[in-house]
Amino acid sequence: MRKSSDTTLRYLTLLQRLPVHPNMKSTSEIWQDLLVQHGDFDVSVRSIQRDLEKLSAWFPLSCEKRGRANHWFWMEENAFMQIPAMEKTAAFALQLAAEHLQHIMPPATLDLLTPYFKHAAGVLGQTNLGKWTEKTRIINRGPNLIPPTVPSKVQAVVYEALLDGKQFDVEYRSKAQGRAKRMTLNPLGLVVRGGVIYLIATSWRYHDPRHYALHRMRRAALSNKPAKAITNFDLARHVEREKAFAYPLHAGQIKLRALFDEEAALHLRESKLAADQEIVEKGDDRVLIEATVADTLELRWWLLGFGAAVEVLEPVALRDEFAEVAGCLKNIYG
Amino acid sequence: MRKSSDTTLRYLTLLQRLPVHPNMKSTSEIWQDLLVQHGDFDVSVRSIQRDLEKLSAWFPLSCEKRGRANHWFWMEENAFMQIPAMEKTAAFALQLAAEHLQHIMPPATLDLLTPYFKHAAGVLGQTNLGKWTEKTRIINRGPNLIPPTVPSKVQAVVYEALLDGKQFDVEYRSKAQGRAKRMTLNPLGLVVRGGVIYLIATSWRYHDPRHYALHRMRRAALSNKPAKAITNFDLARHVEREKAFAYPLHAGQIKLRALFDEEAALHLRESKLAADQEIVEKGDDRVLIEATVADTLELRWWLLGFGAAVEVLEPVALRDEFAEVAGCLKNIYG
DNA sequence: GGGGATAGCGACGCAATTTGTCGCAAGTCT
DNA sequence: AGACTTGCGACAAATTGCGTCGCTATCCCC
Repeated sequence: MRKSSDTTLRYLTLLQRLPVHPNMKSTSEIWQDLLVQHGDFDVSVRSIQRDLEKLSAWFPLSCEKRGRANHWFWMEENAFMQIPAMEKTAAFALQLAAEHLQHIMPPATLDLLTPYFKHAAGVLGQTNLGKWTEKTRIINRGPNLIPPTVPSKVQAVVYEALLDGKQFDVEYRSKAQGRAKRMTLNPLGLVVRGGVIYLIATSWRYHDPRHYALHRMRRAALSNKPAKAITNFDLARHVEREKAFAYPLHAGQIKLRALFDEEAALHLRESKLAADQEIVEKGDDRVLIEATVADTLELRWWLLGFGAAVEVLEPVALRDEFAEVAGCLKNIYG
Repeated sequence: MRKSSDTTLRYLTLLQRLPVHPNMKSTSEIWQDLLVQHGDFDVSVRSIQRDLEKLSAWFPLSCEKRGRANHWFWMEENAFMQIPAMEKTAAFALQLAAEHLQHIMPPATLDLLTPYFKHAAGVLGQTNLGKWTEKTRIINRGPNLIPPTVPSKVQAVVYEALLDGKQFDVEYRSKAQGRAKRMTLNPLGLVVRGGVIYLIATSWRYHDPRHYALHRMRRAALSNKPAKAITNFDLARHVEREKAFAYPLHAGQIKLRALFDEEAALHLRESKLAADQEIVEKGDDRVLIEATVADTLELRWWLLGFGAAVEVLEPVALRDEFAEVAGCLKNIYG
């Protein structure tokens, strides 16, 4: 009777395809799933029942009776196992990443990764670095802003709509008008900036893409209708035009020439501004830095952040901008 | 003969504990490993041999003959499998994280995570978002600096030394003196800033912790001696004192009061500067923002980045600093 | 309320797989 | 060269996997 020796393989795929706690699957669903998944798994339902019972002795699986039917699931929310096992170094890298992302990534999105981070913490716990937070430090640019919270339900719906190309309904309270409005959106793309997620979407049957901040959404519900696509929609181009993101100013590159205080230039010696960056000593505690960079608003933020430790020389247009800012600042504080 | 029915469990642990390509394990090593790992796995070596052969038909395992002995390993460098399977949304979050980290995290460290990112890409490939890079965009503050490359061998040694609390030997060429010098280091902690990794360590038998940039290291070799620990070493305190990181200026918190252009303050309405942040409209296109924040250099960078769109009111000391910067800037460009 | 349908589960028995043991061959180390 | 280690084919016994039945519990719809 036994067909071929892929019993073990069946166990594995079964474990993989079993949902995690809030979700569950009935035995027959699992059976059909396995049947479709891999043609050779055509065993009787009885076998699947036996499999589940057996596996639940080894793994944190559990079932719940719904009527007569058994519905199975992974008990622990953060159930996680990896083959081959997670290396210590990879675990460390994951923890570093977690720390880095803490203040850049939207919390709800970060939550999706907790199984990985938890597991990594477990792996690290068996090492000398167990109390690793005392031994590592991440230095970021800028203060740690507190990103707005996005209800995980909303996020789940938006991500799924985007991933599966579906419409969804949502209650959106726009910044301008205080009151919430129910609408149907066709997701086109996503923009993440400093912990805030914006969905680029068209509303209902309109054609112009707008952006919607996820934290202003409530009561999202996935629809089963496919999203209306816009032909030739180009996110990069859209982001450029859309003033609200104030992203690249001009698409082009500029040749930046600027004088940096030796001290300010220190870390540019380590992390280069561009591949073609050149540093010339000027003797007087200043260094000349040349590099070809994107002409963006970020560049201005970054350069301005150095305050008087940087003097922009070229391009002249940029120097003029800085001169104007200097004048305004002088007026403000002077 | 057969003791208990954990054949499948043995397969699983075997797969987990098998090393990835450059590394390998001889059959007898695997056997002993399994024996120690789980008491019930006391099968004959022959069984392990048979297991490996069988599993290699299902998974990308391979063996290499070293003399008579077979040494087994995972063939694909990015071999990765997860139980329960990676959710689509988690895969998406991973890809977002990857994108975010690209310019903040040291490349060699990021490399350790490629199996996860590759797998996530695979999962995403089966969705509507397959070509997801066209549909998402991450906006970071500041230009994308190019972090220095750290040889992965060096990184592996440093991380392992840190994780296992061991000494290691390395050739270090310090910034000051051009030529490389061989030394023995006792790792104490790690600082990551803008893609550059610094190891905090004591050299040989000295007692004062110094920092060493990983990208200035060459030819690292792990020692088997335990690292000399410093009693009462406190990384946080060390980083504060160590001027080179220019981290927090004063440990304390300050009550910041500043006028922001309405436009500049826009995203502060979404990502808060602090939990107690308050925004007061001033009518004249400006808003007053109050928040309790850490008094750090990062704060200054961040505020300066806004240029003339921000006027610091309090604390007065900070306002004075900004006034001075404004004066200097005016001199430079005026 | 009852009959049909669906699902779980214990039992049974056959067949396939697992597994220890042997023995031989092929290298390695001293 | 001889002792030792490791791999591997073969064999037989033990054990397990699996389909099949049959019984029972629950739900749904008429």
